[in-house]
Amino acid sequence: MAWANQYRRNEDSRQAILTAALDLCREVGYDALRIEAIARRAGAGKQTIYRWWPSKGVLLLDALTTGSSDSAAFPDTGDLEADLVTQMGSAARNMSTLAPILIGLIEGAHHDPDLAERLSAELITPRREACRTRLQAAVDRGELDPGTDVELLIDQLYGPLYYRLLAARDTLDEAYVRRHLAALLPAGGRATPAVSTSP
Amino acid sequence: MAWANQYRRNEDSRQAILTAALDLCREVGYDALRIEAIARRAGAGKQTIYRWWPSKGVLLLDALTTGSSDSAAFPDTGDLEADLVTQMGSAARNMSTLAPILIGLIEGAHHDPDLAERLSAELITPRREACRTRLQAAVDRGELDPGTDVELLIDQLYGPLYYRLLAARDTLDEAYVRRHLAALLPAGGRATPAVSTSP
Amino acid sequence: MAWANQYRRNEDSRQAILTAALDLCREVGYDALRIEAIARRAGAGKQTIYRWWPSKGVLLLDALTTGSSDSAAFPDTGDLEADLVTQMGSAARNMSTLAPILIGLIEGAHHDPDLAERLSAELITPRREACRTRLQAAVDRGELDPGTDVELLIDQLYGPLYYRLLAARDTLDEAYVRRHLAALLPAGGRATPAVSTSP
Amino acid sequence: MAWANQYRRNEDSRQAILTAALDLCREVGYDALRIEAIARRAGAGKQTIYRWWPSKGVLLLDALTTGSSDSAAFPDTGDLEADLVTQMGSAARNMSTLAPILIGLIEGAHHDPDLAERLSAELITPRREACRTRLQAAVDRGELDPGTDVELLIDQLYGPLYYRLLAARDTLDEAYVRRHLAALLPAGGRATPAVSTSP
DNA sequence: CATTAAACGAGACGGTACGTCTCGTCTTTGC
DNA sequence: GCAAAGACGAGACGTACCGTCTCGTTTAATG
Repeated sequence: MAWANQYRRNEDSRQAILTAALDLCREVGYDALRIEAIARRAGAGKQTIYRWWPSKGVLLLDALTTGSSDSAAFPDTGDLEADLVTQMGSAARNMSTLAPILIGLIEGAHHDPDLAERLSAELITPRREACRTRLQAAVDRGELDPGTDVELLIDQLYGPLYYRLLAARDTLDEAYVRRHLAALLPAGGRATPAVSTSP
Repeated sequence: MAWANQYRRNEDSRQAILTAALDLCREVGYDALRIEAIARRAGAGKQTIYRWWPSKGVLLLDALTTGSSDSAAFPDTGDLEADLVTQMGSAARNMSTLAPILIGLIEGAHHDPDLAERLSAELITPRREACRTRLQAAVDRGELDPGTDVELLIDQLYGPLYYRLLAARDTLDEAYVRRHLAALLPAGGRATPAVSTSP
Repeated sequence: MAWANQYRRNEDSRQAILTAALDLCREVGYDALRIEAIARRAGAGKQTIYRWWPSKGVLLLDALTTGSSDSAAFPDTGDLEADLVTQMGSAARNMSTLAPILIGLIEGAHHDPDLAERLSAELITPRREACRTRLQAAVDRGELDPGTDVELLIDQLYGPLYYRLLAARDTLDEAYVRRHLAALLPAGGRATPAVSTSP
Repeated sequence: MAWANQYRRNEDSRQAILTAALDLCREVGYDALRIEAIARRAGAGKQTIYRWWPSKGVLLLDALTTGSSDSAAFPDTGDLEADLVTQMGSAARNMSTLAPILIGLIEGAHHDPDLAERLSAELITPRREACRTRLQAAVDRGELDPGTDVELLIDQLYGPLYYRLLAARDTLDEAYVRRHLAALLPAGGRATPAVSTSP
């Protein structure tokens, strides 16, 4: 890796630290996660961590984005609900695994502007952006009502997932995502409301 | 207070500690919140804190529920959307003020079963319960479709609020709540879907 | 001990720290002596050391003066040489045991004004003072020549002991002290010079 | 320098390191002297120091013997006291300048056998040897009493200088050396004892 | 009332971890 | 192939808090 050589950085060490950080955060939680413990488990010196990462939050975020296989990319098959099921189902799976890290980062961001910035730039914003693009396409081609408040809709799509996983500490699976989308969006193409008053 | 006297407990001290905990958590965040700092600011001995609260999470939760003026109580005027605006608007206001504490408690609960239990019992569950009751009443009297998945609807109602406030770190006001509800529920009584396909 | 109670200080802990400091300094030397190692061996927290002693030098000096059985007190039997043999023999014995600590303190004092001050006040000066008093008495009552430079004589009495023990790293016993005094002072009472030219 | 080339060694770097070591030791003391600081000031890599010197003590000793203009050589004009004044006055001047380094080396030698060996071989022993030779010559030609214990006399000559400079941290000048010698040796050639009893 | 038992502010204690500095080794790059 | 530069694992620095444990003092309740 040219980048590693540029900075004379040991890639093995970097990987070991990122892995140790993720594992430990899952085991003990963000609040109890200790830099010393990460160094210990990674077989690294503390200085090596402090040299390359400014805080445990940023280290964790790096670990998350480096190691994560999930992507912000949104499919566009022309079928909005199917595309949303695909993307949000995948997101739900990833989030379930990473819940302890994710909630830690969110908490950390509330009093660390640097972490807040990076969390937004590297995790939140790209996903919103991809979703916004797909939803706007749906609006443009008439899949969604022209008056749709896209930003609000994004909140309504993802909010329940975050809420259920992080606050209610409940499970998140694809079936839930399907039910959620079915209730929120018109199924099939019919103009069925998410919630309808009885006739 | 009979309860206080029973345990020979100093009420002034208790109040000072709860206040200091809330203030400090807002200032430095949950992760950096220190028992010693709380004791210092409250002019209390550390032992007094350790005597009455098992962890900083439980202390904060106590501070939150003791000091909070908001209530889980749901009005039932017969107009579901109006009632939801009333209750969720109030909730949104409270949550905005308490976001740094709330996110800390949620994070803490992810690795502290005791805190998880209490957070659920004292904060989350009562509010869900009250909401569930109101929604079920709406279903029963035909305000909502009989097939409504009430639990899912609760997630869809509150999820975006949590998501926006805690994860996206955005503002939360009554206007947002109104727009959210208008999109999610049929406005006015008409069977307008939350999201409609164009004709 | 009233003093200990006054400051709520744990006397056991204090003793364990002083002992550990002396032992470790003897084992590894002043330069390699670590506060952490002292705490470890004494079964004490580091803060307990930092709370009560400002530096490892002062800690060692405290250990030396607390634990040392030797005294600056000079006997005065009327026989100067005999009194010097008594006192300096005792001093030589003590110094032999404490050489590694003593040289460390002397080295430390060269760049730590606080330690220099205390080392002088608690170790060097009292001994010089006691010796000066005894020598002045000898001058006053005619045991020594009235023109004797007492300060210089003190240097000449103790200098070789320090030199031999610390710089030349040689042994120091009472026989050496006797030969030293015999050569420096007139033996028996005759006016034999310390070093005489041949006739 | 042939020697330098032999080992492909950079003489500039060597000089810069020795100079930096001496200066820094004078500034912060032996205990606080850091290899890293020497490298930094000398503009050298740390490895260059570790490659050529086994310890900071040996490096300092090298610096001392390389840079020092003083010599162990003893003059022999036939006048013992004059020769001693010459040599010891010079020694006193040098020692005054180098006291912080000297005391550091002596301290270091107490727990570093390698340094002890070298310090003796390169600094202490040559000077004692030269002094011994001169004193023995004085004994042989009747300048000193045949029964003189030469080794003891060396201790008595140099001991007070070390004691005064290092332990008592007092000044050392030629006047002191003269007084010291005058009291220890018979002045002029007269058999005046160093210390005499009154008649 | 005086006694007494618990809670209180204070803070020392043995510890763990902080973020920084230095150790001595190792690797990379330039001369 | 040495030298400068500097990353690395290791671990000590001096400080901040952890949660526990006395200290005396204050405060209620009981006898």
